[in-house]
Amino acid sequence: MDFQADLNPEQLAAVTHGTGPQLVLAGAGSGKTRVITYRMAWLVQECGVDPRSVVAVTFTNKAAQEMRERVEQLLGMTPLPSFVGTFHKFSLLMLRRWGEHVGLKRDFTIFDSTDQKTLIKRALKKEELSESAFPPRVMQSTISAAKNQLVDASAYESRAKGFFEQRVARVYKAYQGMLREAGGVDFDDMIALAVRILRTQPGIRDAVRSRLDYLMVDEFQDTNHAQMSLVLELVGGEGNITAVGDEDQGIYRWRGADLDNVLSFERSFPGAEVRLLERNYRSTQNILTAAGELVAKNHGRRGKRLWTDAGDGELIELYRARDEQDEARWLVSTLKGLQKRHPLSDMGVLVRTNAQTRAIEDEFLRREVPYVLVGGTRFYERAEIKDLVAYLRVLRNPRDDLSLRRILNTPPRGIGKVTEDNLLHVAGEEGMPVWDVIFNDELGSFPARSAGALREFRKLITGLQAEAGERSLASLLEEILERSGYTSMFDPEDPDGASRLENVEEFVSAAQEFSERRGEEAGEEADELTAFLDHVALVADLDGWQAQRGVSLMTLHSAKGLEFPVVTVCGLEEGVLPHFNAGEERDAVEEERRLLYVGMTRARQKLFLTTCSRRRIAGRYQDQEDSRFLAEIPVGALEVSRSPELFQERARGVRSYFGGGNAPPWAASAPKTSANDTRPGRRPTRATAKGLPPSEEGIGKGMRVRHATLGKGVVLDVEGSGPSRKLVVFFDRGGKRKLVARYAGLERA
DNA sequence: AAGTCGGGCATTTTT
DNA sequence: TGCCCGACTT
Repeated sequence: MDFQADLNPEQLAAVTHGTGPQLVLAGAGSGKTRVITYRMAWLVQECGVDPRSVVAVTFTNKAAQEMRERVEQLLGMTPLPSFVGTFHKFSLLMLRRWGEHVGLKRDFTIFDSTDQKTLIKRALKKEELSESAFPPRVMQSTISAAKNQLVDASAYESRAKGFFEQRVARVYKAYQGMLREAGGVDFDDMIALAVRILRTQPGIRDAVRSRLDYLMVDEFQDTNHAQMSLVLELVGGEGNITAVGDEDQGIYRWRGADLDNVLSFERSFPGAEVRLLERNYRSTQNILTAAGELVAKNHGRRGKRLWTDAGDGELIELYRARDEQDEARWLVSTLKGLQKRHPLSDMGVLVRTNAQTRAIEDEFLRREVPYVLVGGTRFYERAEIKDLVAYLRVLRNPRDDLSLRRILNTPPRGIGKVTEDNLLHVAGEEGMPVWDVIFNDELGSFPARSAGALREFRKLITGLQAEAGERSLASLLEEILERSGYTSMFDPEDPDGASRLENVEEFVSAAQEFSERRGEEAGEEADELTAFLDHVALVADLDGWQAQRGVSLMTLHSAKGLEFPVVTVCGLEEGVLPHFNAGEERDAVEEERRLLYVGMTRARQKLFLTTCSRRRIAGRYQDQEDSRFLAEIPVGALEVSRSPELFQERARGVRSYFGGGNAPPWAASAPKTSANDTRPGRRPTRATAKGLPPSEEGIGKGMRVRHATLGKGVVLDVEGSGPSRKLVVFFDRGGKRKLVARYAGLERA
């Protein structure tokens, strides 16, 4: 291994960093994984560090797996004895080992976000709060945010201010109670409880620290408060941490990620070395410059400027479509046309929302162009898989009410709503889990028919429980399917039924494979069933994504960490990107900007952007404005083309795509125009006709403007018309201001 | 108990 | 426009 030859000077410095904290600000495509993996190899090989004392934490299993493989390759050491895994996996290992110190039972199971939501709904019901006044989504994210801040239910309660927070406190408490009753731990708990163990059990903390000498953290910009606390507890005073991150790629603020962890790294880790990786090995200079200019509009950056010696490359192409169907048609034609130079698997199509994929998928299907939808409903989220997992969970821990109720009447076995309600009532009275009622009660208070069905169910579960210890996972699943008659719910003739049956089979094979692979590496502590359930909860994708034959279609969020020679980012419109739900709050808009930045920097050679002048949103057509971000991309990097449909429409005078203008037909330019006369974010308007002062002429929503004293800003909104027209402008420094257009003396910037 | 209908509703989603 | 959930019907 030749560290000097394989790394550039900055990478080398980070890799060979001694002890003490360092923050590596790794721009997109600057080789951050390389730094982490080489550093691990360097520590082990060159410094003689015990590989078991080197730990790397990531956010995704995919990243962890990739990292592990690369280090194994570098060191020629398989399996690598270091922990390389997600934050949650790390915490889980701690909880399985020391969970009793924080009140966990040995057989606890992990509740995913869907389970969480179901439980929150039940908590709302229990507290007699309506779902309309307290939307479960909102409750969920509020409770989750509290947990990420390490605020538990009673702490939340004691500091709850105002009506809303007090209600949340009740729901939080009820939810947490039900969760623990059922022997469950949610994702947020996992981190929080690991922190609690380290903070309250000095003996354990010292033991963990003494076995952990070097900590690497990937995607540091995505850490939330709980994860940061975990990291701080783990590295202790010596602070042997290498944190790798990029504040420009932080797109999980809404999940509690706190960019301050990157921005104030030196405050958390005094004496930290900060290194900048600005050399990019992925994209052309044109792409880097454009993306860099865009993201430079953000505040709260440490700032960096990516460069490459790969050359300028081609211009970025912007296509103005009439609507999303036009956009999709252009997209598919363009990509097809590019096939001579690039295989389809080299192409990525990125969208802000899943809903945008519909029109694009339709077109791919119509033109018979192979594509892969990345993300979407994950395997383990499918109802039939969740059903089977629920069976396993009940066998492992019958106190898991959530899973028990899920399978109670799945497949239908005569335990309907009334019986279930009775069961719940009894369980509630006795203060016991539903299963205890079924198992212990004489069931005398139930009508004969219900009681019979319940006894049958009891027999089914106890029978399967007896098998659980004896059989392999796969054969246990076969037995579950057999005895419950589960598969009879689906009709193999029906395409939907057939696909569900297929999924069931795939799940059984996955279990089989899990057992086999686990058999090879002995020494795991937990029993097989527990280990499998943990695996299912933490490893969301069954097989992960790899570039297949077709074009990859996915959301911008899913695209993080990937790259494609050809990338298209669709829907650069106000309301889509930035998404309207982000609002106008500065931090929220900046996150949307980072999202586009992430999308653009996925491209190696060719980048396409699209906008629509109208789009169907929630079923109705809506006129769309250019994304404000378009105007932030340097004109020189762009080449603009327009849909011919726009011109036809305009010439006919049906409806102008210029936001309601009445430009004469002869004003239409040729379909292919140069960037200079079609500046994005600067559409011609009818302003001149209104006799407005020339400086104000043509200023509309989304434009960059300059004010004599307030400096540069962007027009967020236009109110009214004529002499009383007001502009809401967000100034780069100075924030949001409302100005009367006539007197503001604004110029286009 | 189980199937059908209609109102309300629609981001992003590493674990 | 489609999906999900709850209410309603059989």
